[in-house]
Formats: sequence, structure tokens, C-alpha cells
Amino acid sequence: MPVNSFEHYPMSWKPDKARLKRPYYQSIAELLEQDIRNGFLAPGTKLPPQRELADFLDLNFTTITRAYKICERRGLIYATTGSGTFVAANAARSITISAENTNNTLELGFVASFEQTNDIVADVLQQAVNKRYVSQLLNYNDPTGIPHQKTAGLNWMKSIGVHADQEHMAIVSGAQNALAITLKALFEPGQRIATDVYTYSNFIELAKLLHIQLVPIAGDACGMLAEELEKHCAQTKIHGIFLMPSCSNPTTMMMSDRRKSELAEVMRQYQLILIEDDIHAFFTAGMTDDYKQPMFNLLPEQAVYICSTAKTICSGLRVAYMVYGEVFHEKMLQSIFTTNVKTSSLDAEVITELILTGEAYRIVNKKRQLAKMANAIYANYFPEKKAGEHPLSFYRWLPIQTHLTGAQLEADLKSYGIRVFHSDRFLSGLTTIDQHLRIALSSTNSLDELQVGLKILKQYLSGVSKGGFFL
Amino acid sequence: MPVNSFEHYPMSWKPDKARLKRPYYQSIAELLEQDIRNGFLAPGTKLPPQRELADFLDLNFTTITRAYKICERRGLIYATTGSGTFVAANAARSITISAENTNNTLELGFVASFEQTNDIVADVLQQAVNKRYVSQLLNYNDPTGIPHQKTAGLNWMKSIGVHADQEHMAIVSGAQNALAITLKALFEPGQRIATDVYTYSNFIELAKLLHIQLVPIAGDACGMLAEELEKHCAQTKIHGIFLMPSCSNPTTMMMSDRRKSELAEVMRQYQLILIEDDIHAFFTAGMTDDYKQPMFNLLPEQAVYICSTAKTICSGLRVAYMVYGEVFHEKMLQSIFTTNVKTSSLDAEVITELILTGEAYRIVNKKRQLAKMANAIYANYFPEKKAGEHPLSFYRWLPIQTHLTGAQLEADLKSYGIRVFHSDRFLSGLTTIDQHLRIALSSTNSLDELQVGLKILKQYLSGVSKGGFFL
DNA sequence: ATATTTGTCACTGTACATTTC
DNA sequence: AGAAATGTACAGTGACAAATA
Repeated sequence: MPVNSFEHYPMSWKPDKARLKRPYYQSIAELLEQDIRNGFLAPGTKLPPQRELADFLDLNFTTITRAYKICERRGLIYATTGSGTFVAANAARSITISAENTNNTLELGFVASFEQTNDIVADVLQQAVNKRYVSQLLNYNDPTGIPHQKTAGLNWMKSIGVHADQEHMAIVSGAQNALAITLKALFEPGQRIATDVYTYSNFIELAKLLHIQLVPIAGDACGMLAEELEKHCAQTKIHGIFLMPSCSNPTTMMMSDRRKSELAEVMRQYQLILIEDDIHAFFTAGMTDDYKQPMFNLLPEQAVYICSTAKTICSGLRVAYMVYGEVFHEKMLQSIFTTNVKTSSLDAEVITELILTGEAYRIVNKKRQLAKMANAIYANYFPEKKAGEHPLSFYRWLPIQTHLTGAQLEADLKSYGIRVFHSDRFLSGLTTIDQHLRIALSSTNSLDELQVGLKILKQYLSGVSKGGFFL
Repeated sequence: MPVNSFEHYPMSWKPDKARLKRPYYQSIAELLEQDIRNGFLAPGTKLPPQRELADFLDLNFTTITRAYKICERRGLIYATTGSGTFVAANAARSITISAENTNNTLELGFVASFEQTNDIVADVLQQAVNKRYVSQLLNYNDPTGIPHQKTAGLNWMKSIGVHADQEHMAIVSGAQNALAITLKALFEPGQRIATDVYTYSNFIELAKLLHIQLVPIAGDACGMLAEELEKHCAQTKIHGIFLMPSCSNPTTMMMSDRRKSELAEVMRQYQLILIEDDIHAFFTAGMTDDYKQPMFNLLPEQAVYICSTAKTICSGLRVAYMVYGEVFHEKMLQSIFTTNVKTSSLDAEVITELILTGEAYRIVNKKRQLAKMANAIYANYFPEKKAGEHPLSFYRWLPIQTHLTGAQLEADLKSYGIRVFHSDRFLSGLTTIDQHLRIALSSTNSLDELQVGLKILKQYLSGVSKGGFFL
């Protein structure tokens, strides 16, 4: 019997030798990509080991390494030393999340921000642009924000415990924009950023686009585990870490202050750049006794703090404040210029006016009320609670058990008239067995609509849930 | 005499062997970077050939290749087969161009857009936000623009000869933002984009940030040479091409329609993605008999057309229209979501209102008048004209001859109270002997100030110019 | 507990194209 | 016109490290 009897232990993937062209590594990568995109290789499938495939194709195994690497960079597969190479969970589809024109669909997917408060904004907007100095907002000056706008932002952040000065903050076009600017400024293709196992899917996509690798780190009810982070840092060079300590998206976990210190210690030791997205700060500060301050304060010199006003004040006004350490100053400016040239002063001016008039605080309170009510409604349908979850989150993380794939579930629910997102979209790397749905509470036109949506959801889930699982 | 007698033909760069650590290629790259940034290796210096340095360090020459490649990706050096490897013109400094708060300086550097017309915009702005539907502008909907805004944009572009539909256009936050979105969407690190020898410096910086290589292609009075492009395409894989045919920045060259067709032919043959920045369209269409249409029309399926309103209407309202082929549709959307989530509807709404009320056309005419006057003033001081130059450009490209470096010249002129940019900033790769200054005509507070600035400039230049050079 | 499986990384070897002289 | 100089692209070798059985 020949040593390489592929007949007996068939490989999960056998590229057609005849279609191989030189350069081999590219050709192999192309064939693999096609087979994944066409669905011949399902997510989670184990690919043949490099040496085995090399044997089969009569090539050196590092040529296969190269081919696999190309696909890994494209997010199609992921590899673990010792275990093998697998087709990624979100290989064949884009997981980018965006608003849709949903005429016949109840929106429980995309997280908006209780747009019911926008009338207040509209009023202030009209006041703001009736000032005498409007035409000063219309030129190229002050690309990181006009001084008085920055001052207002600094005051706004003071109330959530972040202190900075004009030189180390910038106004940009929303949190996503801030993330794009930060990644471009401070990271290079091929570098690694640690994240929670589940993380914000647009961050995953952004990292993919910029060819930055995400390293998922396990966590518990208090947030990411410091030992796990330490372990990975010791293993491979990790350059940064992305966290949403005030309310993780999508899991709604709030990180304990103790955990913040532990993680900060590791970050300091390994010189990780912390990217903190504190989108929910205003709904967290003052909510729990444990909450003291953002992580930024623990390592202000090696961190970038991002505070968007989209969730707290108004989603359509594209404004986020960024605060960063002195060492990042120059690189950040450059990245801001090359992505935006400047942020619209108009949006920033309206937000500034909202803060100065105090209306912003009124809006926050109103949204807090709405969040309370929406969460109460949710609890009627899905009462289970887990430790560490944020009580006022704009979305909930619902554990489910089905035999369906994420894509199927989403499609099914859409046909019933509701849009939700499956946990697969939020996977930063490997596949998991757990399934969840992220349910947005802040995106329907009214709380009544939310109620309708949740009812449909509950009904659907009791139909597809397997075993003795109860909802 | 020994073969490797380094004593006799000293190498331009000898890294300290003792400081070499493993991995060698990284160590070498670091040492090289330090020596360049510290100024030990001046721009233009020829580095030792790969084989020679390898010999000296007792390594295989491909290890040097790798070290050089790292530095090349960082924009520190550039290499040409057959000729050697050289320190890049802008190795040690950032060439990002942005507005500055110039209290005591006359701005002839950054190109603004005759901000004198902003009063018209301010009026329309106030009308626009007094409409009933403002609060609809304040949510997450329509991330690529609200339909009526897109319609206005499409009409606007119709007048410069671009035809598209809602599905294949998007509204984003200005031309630079559009470029960032496009490069992230359609290119990967390591890929190559052809450009003019001199090109827009923020595009150079953006490409650097995204690790996309620029390939400078020679041109003549009619624009980039098709034969040259063809030659480079045949040599190495080039993935795209960036052009500003209506008025190249910084050279003010207008591409002839004949040249457009020739270049389009090459692009079609080699499947290049065309990125066309048509910032000056409104000042070009109708200006010359030769001008027919943007290049986009010649290859609509493999091109991205960018039309910013910053120069034509108002610089502070961050709005640019993008038009692209069907094949790019999905990737573009994803890139828009991951860089911006959405563009501010507010800015777009004001621009829309300006277009619908016809005020936008009034502003264009006014700016055209201002451009005419400013160029006339410039001609008083610097009368020389070159074929192919745009008569109404917002900036001019002034040939100079000095012994000073670009950085010195800029610093000198700043001390005399004017800010200008030296041609080195716009070099996409190699160094050249020619020196130019880019003189912005549209950025001073008034034409009187422009006059003062040009006077100072002329005086200064007659002092430093060498030989029989006249101004 | 240790051998095996499996992926990663740095460096080497070879063929080749273009530029220069 | 042809040889030498020079950079590029791809494939291969071997040491190593993590995960698994």
C-alpha cells in the first residue's frame, strides 16, 4: 500500500491539479477562495494540513502556507498551530451592519438611538445656524474642531470622568470614523489587535479591510480575562486591544473596575495600544456602584478614547470626540487629514449648541427613560438575566438554541417581518457552539412596534428551539 | 587585491554589524530607517546594491531585498531594477497638507476655495434647516444619501457630462474621504497605483498609510503618456490609476481628450481601476474647445468618479459625490459603512438646497470670476506660461531654481510671512532635479492680500535664484 | 508525559527582467 | 549589440513552537 493513499483518508478539499497554474501559491488561494465562496466548503470545515496538501500537489509545504495565508488575510479561513486550518464563520458573506430602508420590516437589528428625541435636536439646530458666525463654519479652518466646540466636548466628557486638553482631542465624524482613523494611524497591515470573542462587527470588517488581525480573548461576567490576555501577549506580538468596557457590543457586558485595573496592568507590561469605545458611557456612569471611570484614565499615554454622541444625543449628527496620548498626536492628525481633511463643522456646531444649552442632558435623560421602558418590555418576553449585563443597554444578547445557521435564522425572521442579527456576525475569529441573537431595542419607531417585534420573535423561537430549551 | 575590497569603493551605507540582531531583515530595516530619519542618509542617496550589502553582512541577498522592501513600504526609499535603490525625496517628513491657523502668515500654500462666497451659503443654510422635515436628517437612514439629495447630485453632475443613477452613486464627506473609501474598498496593501510624477500630496500620504505603492508615470503637456503607462503595465502588475484630468494638482495640467482616449485604451487592456478626481470640472468644462467629458465616461465599468463640492461650492460643507461601476457597488458600500457609517445628511442637505435653488451655479460663477482676477494678478508677477496649463486654476505651478532644499525654502518663506509648498511634497516616488512652488491663489482673505503675498514671493525668489534664471 | 501533528518564521536558492554601460 | 549590474518573484529548507492525543 502506498504511503500517500488519499483514497482511504479523503482530504476535505482536493483542488483540481489540472487547474493549477504558476505561481502555485496564488493559484491555490484562488481555487480555495472560489470553493469557499461557492459554498463547497462550509464554515468550520477543516482543511487538509499544509504538508498533506503539499504532498498531494507535489509541492513544498511552505507553498501551501503561503496560499493559506492569502486566504486568511481575506478572512476566509483561520489557522491554529497544532490544530489545523479551518473555514471561517463569516467566510462567504459580509457582516457589515448598516441601516436599511425597512418599510415592511420591524428593525431589531441595526442599533439606532431612540430617534424619538430628534425633535429637540431639530429645534436647537435651527437656533444654532441662525447665529452670526455661521459662515465661519464653512471654511477649511480648524480641521480637528473649532476651539469653542472642543471646549464643549471636553466639558461633556468631564461628566463621565475623562479629562483632557485641546491639544489631545479631536472632533471627528462619528465613532466608526474614529476607529478607522485610529487603526490607520497607529497600526500596520499584519499587526494584531486583541478583542473580546464577540465584538462589534463593523470593527471586525474594518480590521479585515485594513488587514489587521484580530485575536479573540476569552472573558467572563466581569469582562475579558487578564490571564488570557497575558497568555496571548506572551505567545505572539500583539500591538493593541479594542474594548468597550462601559457596555460591550454585542454582549452588553459591563467591565468591573477591578478587571479594568488587571487588564491595564497587562497592557502596560506589553505596551498595548488601548482603543476604548465608550459609546454607552452616559448610560453607565452612575448606574452601578462599581463603575468609577473609563479605562483611558488608567493608561492615558497609551490609549485612544472614543466618545460618540450618536447613541447619547443624536445619530444623524456625525460627531465623536477622540482623546489620545501625546505620543499619538502627530500620527492621529495625519490620519484625520488623509481620511477626512476635516470634520463637518456644522454637525459639531449643533452638538456644541445642544451641550451648551443643556438640551443634550435633557436628551440623555429622555433616552435613559426610553431605554428603561424598552428593557422592561423586553424582560416581559425574555426574563432571563445574566451577571454583568448592562441594565440599560440599547440592545440585548439573547441566547438561543437551534439547528439553523445564522444566515438562515436571519432570513427566516426577516420573512416574518423582523430584522435581527445572529451572533456569528460578531465573531472575531473562530467559530463557537453558542448561539445568540442581538436584539436592538432602540430602533423601532415606537415602543409599541418594539412590543410587536418581540412577540413575533418569541413565537418564532419557541417553534425552532430544540430540546428542552425554554424561553 | 581582494574581490570584496570595501575600503576602495566605500559603500554609501554601512550598517554597524555589531548592532545586527535576528531576525536580520527587520534589524537591517530598523537601522536603515533610523539613519534616514536622523538625516545621515540624504534624500536621493544611492544605497548599496542588495548583493553588495549582503556580501558585506554575510547574508543571502534576498534577505536584503526584504529589509529594503520594508523601508520602501514605509515610503523611505524606492528601488528601480537595473538602477538601484535610493532614499526617497520625502523620506524623513510628513507631507500632509492641511489648513493652519495662520494669523501672521499669508496663506499661499493650502488651497482653499475663495471663501468670500460663503455668505451666500450661510443664507441658504438657514433656509434649508427651517424646513419641516429636518428631523428626518437626524437619523441613521440612507447612509449613502437621501434620494432627493442624490437626485440633486446627479443633476449637478449632468452639467459636467457625467450620467449615473441612484444605485451607482454615493454621497460622502469630501474628496479626501472618497479617496480613502475607494482605496480601502478596491485595493490591498502591496498593490500598485499609477500616478503622475507630481501628484496630490494627501493622496500620496493616504497611499502610504494604506501601504499601497505609487508608480510615477512620465507625462507631457497633454498629460500622462500612454506609452509610458503601457510600458509599466507590461513590466509589473499595476492595479489602478489615479488621475485629475480636468486640472492636475499640483501642475494645473489639463489632459487633452485625445490623451484621455489613448490612456483609456491602455487601462482597458490591463484592467486598471481608474480613480478620477474631477475637482475642477466646473472650471474646465466650457473653458477649452478640446474639453469634452471626464474620463469616467470612457470606462464607466472600471472607474470611480469623484466630484467634490469643496472647491466649486463650499469647502466647509464636507460633501463629495462618488460614481462607480456596478462591479464595485458592494465593496464600496462596505467601505463607506466601515469608514463613516453614514455621511452627515445636514451638509448634504445644504448642498442640495444650494443646487435646487440655483445658488450653487451663482457661486460657481462668482468663484470663476475670482479665479480669473486672481490669475490675472499672478500673471503680473509671474507672466511665463506653459502649454497645457489650466487658465483658471486655483493654484499655479511656478518653476524655480535654487540651491536650497524644499524644506528650507518653505521655512524661509514662512519667516517672510507667506506659506507655500515646494514641489518635493508632491513627488510620488523618485527625486527630480526640477524645482517648483505651488502657489495657492484662492486662500487669502482678499485679492489684496494675495497681491502682497506674491510681491514678497517675487522679491524673495529674485534673491535666491541662481545663474541667469529670470522670473 | 511525551511523541506527533500542525502551523510559523527566517533565510536560502534559482530564474528572470530591466537598466546601464 | 551584448555583458554586467541590479532588483523581483517564487519556491524550498530547516528550526521552532503550540496543540493534541
